[in-house]
Parts: sequence; C-alpha cells; structure tokens
Amino acid sequence: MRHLECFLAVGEERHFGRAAERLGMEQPPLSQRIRRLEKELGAELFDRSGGQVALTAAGSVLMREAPALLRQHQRLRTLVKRAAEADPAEPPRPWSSIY
Amino acid sequence: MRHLECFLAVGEERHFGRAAERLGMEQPPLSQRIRRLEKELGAELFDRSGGQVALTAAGSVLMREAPALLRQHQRLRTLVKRAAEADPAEPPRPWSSIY
DNA sequence: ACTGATTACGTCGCACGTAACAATA
DNA sequence: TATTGTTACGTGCGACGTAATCAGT
Repeated sequence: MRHLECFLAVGEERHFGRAAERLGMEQPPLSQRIRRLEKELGAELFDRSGGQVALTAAGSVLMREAPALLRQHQRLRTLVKRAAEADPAEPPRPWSSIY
Repeated sequence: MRHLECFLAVGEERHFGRAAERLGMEQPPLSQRIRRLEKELGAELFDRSGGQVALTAAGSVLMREAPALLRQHQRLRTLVKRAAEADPAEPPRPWSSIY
C-alpha cells in the first residue's frame, strides 16, 4: 500500500528526487521500494533509459488504477475507526455481569 | 493487505487455530498480526473474553468491507500483469536505435 | 487436566539513511 | 563535470517458528 503511494509520487513527478522529497524520504530507499514493487508485481513499471523516467505500459495501468485502491483503503480505515469510536470495546470488567 | 487476509480467516473461522492452519502459519504469528492490525487501526477487532472469539463492532465493519478491497487489489495485480505481458519492457539494446 | 490464545525469545528479511558508484547530459 | 539514479553497507523494526506461560472449560 505504501508502495503504491511511492509509485504514484514517482509517476506524477517523473523524477525520483522530487518524489522522494515529497514523500519525506531519500532517493535510495525510494528506488529500492520501486524495484521491490516491480519484482513483486513481476512487471517493469518505469523505463529509466535515456535519462528519462517514463512509464511502461504496466506502469500506465497502475497509475490509472492505484488511486481507486488507495481511496478505498482510506475509506475502510475511516469506517473502522468510526465504528470503534461509536462502540468502544468495553475494558475487561469481570464483575459487571455478576453484580 | 496480508493482515486483512489473516483477519478474514479468523473472522470466518472464529478460531485462531483453524485460521492459522488455513493460512499455512502458526497461531502465535497470527495472534501478533491481528494485534498489530488492531493497533494500526486503533480499534479492537475481536473480543477474546469468555473463551470465545467474537467480532466487535469495528470487526464486523471490517468483515463486511475487507473483501471488496482484497478483490480490487487482486484485480489491479491482474491488470498490471496482463499489461506487462502484452507489452514486455524491451531489454536494453543500446544499438537498436543506431542500426 | 485439556484446549486454545498469548507472551518470550532467537532468527531472518525488509526499510531506512549515509556514502560510494555509474550513467547521462 | 554536474545531475540523477543505483548499488553497498550498517542499523532497526516487523514477521516468522519454537517453546513456555496464562486463561477458560
């Protein structure tokens, strides 16, 4: 999930340096994350040749589809948090059902 | 993401042992994962008191919402994989644009 | 006492930052 | 040579399995 945010930053900036700054991290970890994501997905996402950071076909698909997944993820977090606040799990009160 | 699969297994089985077996792992790591997930979400998901594994309100919400997220995640992986296979990133051929 | 969940502990892999390197303009 | 991306390396946290412990029936 974090990988996707990093990927989106790079895909939008088309620049590892600016993306890393935007994400509050350094370039090397970012580069590694992207590589891992590519390996995990089994697909090259960026074409780094030619001094350019260009999207591959797979990268374009991911750029188009990733935001929806991130939004849904955020939505889920919000719903769960809300439910937990509305019905806070009662702290253990072993006596409550007796008295 | 993996956390959600673990959570769903426990939520469906309502039993850490069977869930762990289904997931191909041991109970202790599973228990830890669930605890981490709960801490990360800031919400109790299960009520382990009474020798029962019962869903809390937040847990119920997650049981209802998680499958959609997992499906979308799987869909994304499929789309990316397909795009990568349809347009395999060309291996570096520095001479191709010359000859 | 037995079944089931958690905590304790050692190990491995991932993620980060800093530093050194390679490649492109 | 300056800029940009990657590899190298050491450190810390997360995840796993095995073993020991706690809780409920």
